[in-house]
Amino acid sequence: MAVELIAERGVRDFSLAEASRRLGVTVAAPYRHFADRDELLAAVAVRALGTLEAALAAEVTGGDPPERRLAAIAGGYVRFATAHRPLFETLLRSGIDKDRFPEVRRAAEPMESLFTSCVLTVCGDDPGVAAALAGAVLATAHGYATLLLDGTAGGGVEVSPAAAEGAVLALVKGRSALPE
Amino acid sequence: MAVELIAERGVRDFSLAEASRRLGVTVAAPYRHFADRDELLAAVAVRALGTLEAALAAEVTGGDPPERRLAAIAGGYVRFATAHRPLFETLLRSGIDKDRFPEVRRAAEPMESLFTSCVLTVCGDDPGVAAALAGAVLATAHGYATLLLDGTAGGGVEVSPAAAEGAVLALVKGRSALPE
DNA sequence: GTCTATACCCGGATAGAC
DNA sequence: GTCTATCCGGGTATAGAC
Repeated sequence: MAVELIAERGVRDFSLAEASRRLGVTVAAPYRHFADRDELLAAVAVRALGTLEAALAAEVTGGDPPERRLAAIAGGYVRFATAHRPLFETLLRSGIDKDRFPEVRRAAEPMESLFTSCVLTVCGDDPGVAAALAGAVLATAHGYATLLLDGTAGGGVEVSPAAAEGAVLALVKGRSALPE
Repeated sequence: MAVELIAERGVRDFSLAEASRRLGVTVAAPYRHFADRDELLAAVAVRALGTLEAALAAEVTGGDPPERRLAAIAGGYVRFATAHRPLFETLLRSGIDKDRFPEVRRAAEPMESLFTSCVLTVCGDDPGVAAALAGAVLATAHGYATLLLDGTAGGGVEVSPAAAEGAVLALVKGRSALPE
């Protein structure tokens, strides 16, 4: 399928034309499978979300304490960004219209509920803290992942799944400082 | 100058042609001022870094305690991303070759030293913790900023400068959990 | 410094044959 | 399902006149 081949290239300047060339077919061929470029990209995004959710779910199977599981999710998020960079890029930068392709939004739901349930397990007693912590963890994991992707990080900074996990543990530990 | 006009549009699909049109000149005009498209983008990036550095420096003028100043930097970073979205986008997504335009790298240095000195003030006693904290704060601020930019954040999550500041305070407070 | 004109390249998309 | 052929639009960049 054409879908896999996109992974060879980033989405930044992904084009059906180039993908077709790499596949050894002409530019007209993809239109037998997808209405247009965006529809193909949406299909890739759905696949990416499935893979990501599976990866995150696999991270939390152990009998670890709640904060470790939350950290594992963040680590898994960053790990996914490096291991499946093109898929992750598709999720972030494809510019898919989620109103036109609601299946993309739907594909993200299992992952989101996994995440929020994990946050609630850490601090289910206080919904206010839970919301703030959820945002902080999301931002941190997302931040590490994008730093990895863009290579934006300056010299001495370590950017890795392990670093993301540590940061989440620190957030949990110091969560009383979060605003509500 | 043409430089300002880029701010009207994102960098995602920024083109000299469209910018020229908006300026009311022809597409040939910019080439009197810049060798090519990338050179213009690099000039914008340098300007953006200057503005960002000034904004962050203004955040830390007060006599606040160290961790508050670090939080203020993160908050300022996110604030900048919203207030000067096109400039921030240029920094992240212009795809500038920093080897070709070393002035871009140089323009980032003042900001970086401001940041690292601020981190060291918070925990100068331990270089290992300082490095880990620097990474975590950077990732968190960057994460909030990019979440804002992309609108990636799901429904209930609050993404704001204040949230970023709170997260940094939490990181500082729980920094003993960071890996070294 | 800006214009006109032009050349070139590339991507998206469709029609119709096989 | 894929091909050939084709159209359209848009962007980059240059040459030469004003």
